[in-house]
Amino acid sequence: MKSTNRLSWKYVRDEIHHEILSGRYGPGDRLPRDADIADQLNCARSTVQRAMQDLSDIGLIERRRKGGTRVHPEPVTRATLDIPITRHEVEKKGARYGYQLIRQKEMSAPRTVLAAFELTSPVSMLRIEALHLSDNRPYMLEDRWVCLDTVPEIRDVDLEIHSANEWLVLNRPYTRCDLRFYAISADQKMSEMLGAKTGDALLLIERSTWIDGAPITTVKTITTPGYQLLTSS
Amino acid sequence: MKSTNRLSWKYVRDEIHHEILSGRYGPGDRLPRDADIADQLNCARSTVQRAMQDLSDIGLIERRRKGGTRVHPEPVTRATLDIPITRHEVEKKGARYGYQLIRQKEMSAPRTVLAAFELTSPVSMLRIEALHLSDNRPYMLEDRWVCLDTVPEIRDVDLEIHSANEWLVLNRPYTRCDLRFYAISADQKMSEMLGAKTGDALLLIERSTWIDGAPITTVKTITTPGYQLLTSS
DNA sequence: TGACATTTTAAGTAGCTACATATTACCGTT
DNA sequence: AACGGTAATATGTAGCTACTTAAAATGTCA
Repeated sequence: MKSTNRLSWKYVRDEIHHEILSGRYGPGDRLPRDADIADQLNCARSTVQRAMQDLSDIGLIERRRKGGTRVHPEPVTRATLDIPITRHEVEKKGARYGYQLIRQKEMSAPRTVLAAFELTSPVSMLRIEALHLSDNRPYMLEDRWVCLDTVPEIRDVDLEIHSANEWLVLNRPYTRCDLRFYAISADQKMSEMLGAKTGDALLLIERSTWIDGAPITTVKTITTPGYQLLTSS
Repeated sequence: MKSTNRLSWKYVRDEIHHEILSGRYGPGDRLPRDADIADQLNCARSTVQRAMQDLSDIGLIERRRKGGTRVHPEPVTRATLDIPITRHEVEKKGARYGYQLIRQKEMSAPRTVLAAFELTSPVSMLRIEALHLSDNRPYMLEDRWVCLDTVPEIRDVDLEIHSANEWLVLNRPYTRCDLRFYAISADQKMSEMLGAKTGDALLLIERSTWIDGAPITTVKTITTPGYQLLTSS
């Protein structure tokens, strides 16, 4: 009976979580100091600290030095999304993955691409258009721009064989990643590529990555009709 | 010069991150034991542990007791989304928030709603349809089902005044939340409500919440044309 | 050789201490 | 009352020790 009377930080976390949401503490309210909670629950401050850190991570509370801990005044639903390499996504569904390079061309980045990277001066980039297939049927269309200053090696990659998606994820770690989701209507070109009807509603995922402030790539991933993005846990 | 020669866990994390992605360790490779890394970097194991925990959180590595630490074999892009209460979202943009209840009715949950909750037997629910406004213009349409067994108090809430969205987030904490994003074409009814054109592509956010296994609510949030969802950090 | 029990190992957790750091709170001066 | 410097304080971080636990590795026996 030694282990049972030690409180785990998860227990402490759930205890506090429960107290908060039973109405004992409402949005904006200040919670007792870590040390006091530790006393009260008869555990170490470090245990409370870990519990609080977790609650802070999920957006339930806000912590500030000296300011103390308070319940987040504007509760948010915080969710985590995992976006795998497209090949893995297809294979996990039990389908056969295929890939087609549509076009690649070196050119100066247009205004919209520069904007995605928060840049103003012109940059030389490689534009790559490709189609991902699932059991020989169109699955995703990608329209990608890769910064040649940051990733010159992309020129030596045979993009007929290796998808830029996979090559970049495996070879180019990033320190910042912005994502953006929205819906568009398929235009004629897209619908042909994706085997959809013109006007179909499509989910679009836009992703831009940087390494230490330097732009790596920005990509518009256009999904097929009916595609759904789910949270992981 | 006392503080500078203590390594912070963030430094350790970045060091390992860097090693991994300079190619020193590739996907699936096993990393040294925490204790060895601690020795090598001349810091405490607990510092390495914290660094590793963080890398594990962002999906870069996988850790298993006895199995050790290895680089995630299938790298994923992990992103965090914050979905605020709609009123806060509108007000943060500097617009005036408005809300209209369209309809509410108690009824047995249809098959699709039961499916969202992974239930099979019929359940009595309150269906709520409402419109969120931004500066008097349609902003979001919500189609919600609230489980009356789990949240009987919803009957006493005046939904003409309080949006179910806000009331639930403030009063009904959840232990599980599933999200789903996809695109649909606006049908006649939606386009009328949202002031869009029939056939417009709309982003739809579906959210279901539970408290300790008991269903709370499931809601389809239909956004206006052009709506974009962004990652937080 | 294969199934099962045992040992070993590496991460996970809890507690303690000491110190760092960001703010808030306070107080004195102008 | 406004300003500015100082003290007080709650969280954040690092290090150490000790113990727990999941799971891989090994050994044992049929």
